[in-house]
Amino acid sequence: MQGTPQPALAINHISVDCVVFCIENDELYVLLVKRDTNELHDMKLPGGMVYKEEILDVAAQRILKDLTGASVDSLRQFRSYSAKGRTNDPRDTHWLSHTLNTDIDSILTVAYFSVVNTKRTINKESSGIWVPLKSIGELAFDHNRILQDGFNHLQRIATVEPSILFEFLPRKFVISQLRAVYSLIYDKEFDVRNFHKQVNQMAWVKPLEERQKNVSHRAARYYKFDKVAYKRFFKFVANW
Amino acid sequence: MQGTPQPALAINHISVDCVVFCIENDELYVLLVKRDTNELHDMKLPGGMVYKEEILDVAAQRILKDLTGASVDSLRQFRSYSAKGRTNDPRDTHWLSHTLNTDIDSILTVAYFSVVNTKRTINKESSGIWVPLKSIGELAFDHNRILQDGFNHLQRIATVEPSILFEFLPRKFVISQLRAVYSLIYDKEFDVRNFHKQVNQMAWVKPLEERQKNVSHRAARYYKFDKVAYKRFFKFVANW
DNA sequence: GCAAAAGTGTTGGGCATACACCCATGA
DNA sequence: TCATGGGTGTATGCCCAACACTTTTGC
Repeated sequence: MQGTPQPALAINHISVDCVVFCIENDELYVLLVKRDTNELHDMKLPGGMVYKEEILDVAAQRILKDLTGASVDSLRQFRSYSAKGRTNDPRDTHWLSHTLNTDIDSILTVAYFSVVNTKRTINKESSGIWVPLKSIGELAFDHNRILQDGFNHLQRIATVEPSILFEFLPRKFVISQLRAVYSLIYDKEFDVRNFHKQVNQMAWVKPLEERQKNVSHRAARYYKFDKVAYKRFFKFVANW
Repeated sequence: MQGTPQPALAINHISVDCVVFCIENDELYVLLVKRDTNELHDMKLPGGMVYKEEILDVAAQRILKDLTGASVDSLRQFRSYSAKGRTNDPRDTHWLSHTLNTDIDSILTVAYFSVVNTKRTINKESSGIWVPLKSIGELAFDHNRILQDGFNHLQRIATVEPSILFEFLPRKFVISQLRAVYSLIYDKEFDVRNFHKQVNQMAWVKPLEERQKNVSHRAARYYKFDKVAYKRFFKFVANW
């Protein structure tokens, strides 16, 4: 900038990787895709290259849709990873150049995360597959690290903006479902009676008249999340 | 990927912008730089282009150092911004192409934030200038937005990892300084007596024997932040 | 002695925790 | 009638909030 000779500027391809969570049957799942080779680690986060002139958020939507069939609103980026040291594994580089038909010099990856309320958001014919977080093994590239960062991010967001927890649930849900979400994200058990009291005090969780049908036990009441009330009433207060 | 003709991939220059905070005399400051033209808005966040092969974190350090003289460890990225719609202002584009001597097609910006404990970290001869957050006007590009995001991020991080609040303070500090930090970041007043009690219960804030000297009032005791104790004792517990 | 900031204790109310039994339903 | 999960109340203790005066020091 002072007229002195400048080093060359970085010129990068941009990619996005998506960490998508879902809870079903008391289990926290992450959306992965199978890679189309048969080598050692064959799972990765859904992700791909951003096109020229493409908005990042749009690219994330498109890539997720293409790979898994999932249409997800509320994809939020949580951090970026520069390429250095990310693609040392020769299998990865081979796969990349094969897939992209071009020599990669460097890639900057922006990681997104999202929460969906049913595993059925994905297309069964796609390469997308839901894997329980607990049983995820070694992933391609640095995707284990990205996944870990994404989960930490989810936990932090949940503490400051608990509305995100309701994205795991359908519009109508019962309290035991909500309790399961809390248990999995905060990794702790909640007392049933106290949890009911808590929920009653959340002005943004509104009881419906409707109840479960055809269940072989007392039918539970449905509740819904009230976004307007949430915005009006929720104030995060940490006690220090 | 299926052999169908692909759209061109994004090829971007990468830039970083830094949001650096400092507290002095009960005032929260942000580090800005003056732009070297005399047009309407002449302040921006310190930032610049990343060089080829350069690690992002290193680039952020370098750029901050070059522009303001500040050597800051613990620069953390908090989100990225894709270029679309960021440089519509003709004065900005003119300035960019003038400064870079190249045609810009698009830039992806990664934003970093940091906290320093004294305004003296910057070089007075540099273009860096500390401006009270409250009195910051219109900035170049989308820097007002980035700044806002950065401050929100700081607040969120502070609630889940309060250790960051101690980065505003020198190694030895008195409780009224700590209280000022809490007040500014949480934007609320803390009762003096209750605050003392709180601090006494933080195992990671250790009293020293040393006291203030040459103050025209009762000399306050110095305290220090104990990182090891913090890691051992601090557990974030939200109450829901 | 006065101005300026440091430091200190108690009380009341509210909120989190712990805990066990009856209810409704389908099979 | 049994198995399954839904739903409810109370008592205790802890923590948070509110509140005012004395101490130390420099000038």
